[in-house]
Amino acid sequence: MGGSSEFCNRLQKFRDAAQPSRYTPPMPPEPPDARVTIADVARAAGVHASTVSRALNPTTRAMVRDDVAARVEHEAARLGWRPSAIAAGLRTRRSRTVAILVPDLVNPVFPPIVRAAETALAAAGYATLLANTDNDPAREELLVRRMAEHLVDGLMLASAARGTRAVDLCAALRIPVVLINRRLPGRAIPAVINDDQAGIALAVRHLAELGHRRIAHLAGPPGVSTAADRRAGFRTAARTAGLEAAPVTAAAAYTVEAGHAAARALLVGPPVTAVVAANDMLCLGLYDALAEAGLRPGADLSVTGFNDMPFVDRINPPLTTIRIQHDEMGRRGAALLLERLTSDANQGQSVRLTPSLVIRSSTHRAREGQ
Amino acid sequence: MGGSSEFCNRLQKFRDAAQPSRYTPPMPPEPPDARVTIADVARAAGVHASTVSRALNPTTRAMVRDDVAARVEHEAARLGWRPSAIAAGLRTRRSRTVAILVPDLVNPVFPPIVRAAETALAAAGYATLLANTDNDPAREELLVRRMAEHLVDGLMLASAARGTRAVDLCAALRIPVVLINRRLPGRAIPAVINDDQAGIALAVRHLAELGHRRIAHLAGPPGVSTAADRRAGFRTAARTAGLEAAPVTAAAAYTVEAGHAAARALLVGPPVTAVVAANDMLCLGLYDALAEAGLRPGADLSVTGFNDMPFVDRINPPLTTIRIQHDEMGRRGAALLLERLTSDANQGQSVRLTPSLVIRSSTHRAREGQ
DNA sequence: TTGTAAGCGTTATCAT
DNA sequence: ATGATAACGCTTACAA
Repeated sequence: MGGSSEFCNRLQKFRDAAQPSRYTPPMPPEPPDARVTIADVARAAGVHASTVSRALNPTTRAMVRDDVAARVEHEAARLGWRPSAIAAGLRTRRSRTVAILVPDLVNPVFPPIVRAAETALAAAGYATLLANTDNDPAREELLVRRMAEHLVDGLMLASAARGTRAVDLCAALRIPVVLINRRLPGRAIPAVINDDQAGIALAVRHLAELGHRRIAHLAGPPGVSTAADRRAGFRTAARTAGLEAAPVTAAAAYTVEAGHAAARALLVGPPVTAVVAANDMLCLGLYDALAEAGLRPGADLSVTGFNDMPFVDRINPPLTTIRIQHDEMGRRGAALLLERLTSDANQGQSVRLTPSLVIRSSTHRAREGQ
Repeated sequence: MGGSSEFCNRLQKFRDAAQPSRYTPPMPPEPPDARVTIADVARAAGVHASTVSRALNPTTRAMVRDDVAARVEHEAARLGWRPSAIAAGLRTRRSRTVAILVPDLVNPVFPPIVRAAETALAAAGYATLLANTDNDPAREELLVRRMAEHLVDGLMLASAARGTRAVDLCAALRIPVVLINRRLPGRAIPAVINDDQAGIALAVRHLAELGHRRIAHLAGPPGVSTAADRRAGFRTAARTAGLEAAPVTAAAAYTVEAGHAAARALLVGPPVTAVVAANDMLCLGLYDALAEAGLRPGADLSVTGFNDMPFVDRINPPLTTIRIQHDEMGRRGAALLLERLTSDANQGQSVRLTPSLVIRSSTHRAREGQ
């Protein structure tokens, strides 16, 4: 891919080959055939390929003389050379790629987390592979294997649930893992989670201050750490607040439908004046169940959510909920993983993020005699 | 789980090796060092590596005798061999990886699309790289380059806007592209889009049937095809319906804030009884502007959205909107791309999906004298 | 400081 | 039908 005149020549041919009638916006001076390799750069710069590699690699850059490096850099830019991550990966056994596994991207909790993580990873030069596990352990396992085939340098797992084999698989495959949003109780896997106990306590205290004495908990599905932690948090907070009644009903999943079903069961149980839900999604189901029963959320029954997922400030009535730091969770998760990848201290510290209470209109003062 | 005594034995040993106090869930019989290569399988099966490759590769499977293939398969499974996508990619120049570029994953339109696409791609054996462009052309270009370094087999571009260099870059880099949700007018790039004109016509007709004669359009940002198409659709539909007035105000972006700002401008313009917005997100901004003006959406001003993004059925009032086929869009986008990757007919047909009208409570009959 | 050469794990092209 | 061999594009000992 030699001199400039030859390049113009090729470009000309390329243009001639194009449809004459089609408008072509200004194009970067990209060679028509992008198959430029390190050898081409080396030839152009009059050095050996290894020198090119050293010159363009930040860690080895110091090994090569400045003027040579400059020449190499110049030729590389001129030829538009981009190192093949595949070839480099084969050699170095690292792909500069990280995988994120979420249960379901459509669950609004995840997009902000994934987005923040992707941004942080991209800034560090990593590409992000994304996959949905559908809360299916078999699929999760399959995806981990597939990611391993792609030689991912690390894995962010937002789908960890009790009994998952994914983390053991990663250990066997030597893939560093970081858990996000969930943890695996009893296992020392670095994780970025929320302080669920504190979050639930915020909700219970808020309701207690509004005069509620009989508060139920609409709990999350079994096997998911957030559900267990929030349920435990509820028990503790209920005791601390000296509530008269604190019944618990669990939903089968963090979905509107499961929340709906569980809420129906809850409403025929011991009478309460407020419900602390483990999750915003469950609140939507609870809203539905209340509507069916001719009850108004907020007015007839106070309800609190968890996550402050997008747009719950716009539902009717706007949801009082526990806000988690979505973005920070993605960022810190990425940072934690990158730390494990670069440093040898492969026991990164777990992070527990502090949530806050957002008061809207789904919680009201308990009425007299309620 | 396991049941067999040998399994229990292995588990026991594993437990002994682990920290005594830490509970360890059952692990699949994964070899501790997963660095199994094709050569190991070949040795175990008593054949050459190339035979292993042929036996396990669907396309070349027919070349090898059944009994040999069976032996190879068995040994591969026993050793837990997984082919290195990196090594294979270096040789074949294809990574079995597809990239999806979205403007912003947090925009609720995209998660369903991305999810459906990822599922379809995974089913076809492709891994999905995801990245956010932030609507920044420079970043988009950078990401395309980075994806090229990773040798992606194809690219799904949901962020295409007028003047983007991404598609030319892809052409130069020989990366098949499919546009989703947006198109590039005047350029023959395969795309999966909505029939925006038909969608807007649905909204206008609905309002006209409710007796509205003065309808405004809250348009999308310049340079984005959906904005242009919906705006054009509005003009046509307005003419067809013989509206008295059909003013248009454009938002600077598909965001709540931009919608808010544009809506304020719209409200001080010529008086209307209904607004057809280019997008649900803009409606949220419009709701805010109405609230500021002491007006109630639905009651005082009818409004329609576009996309039927998650949870707009739960905002107050529930939004009448044009439902697009999110999932189908992701699926078809993936299918279109895969088609281009496998067949040589690299001019896949574009797809135009038909939207439908979902009537909720943000549209009311025009009041007398309004 | 730079060049040489080996090798990462596959697959494709030859032979046989 | 299978084996030998080279090649994909890069990095990294090692040699100079």
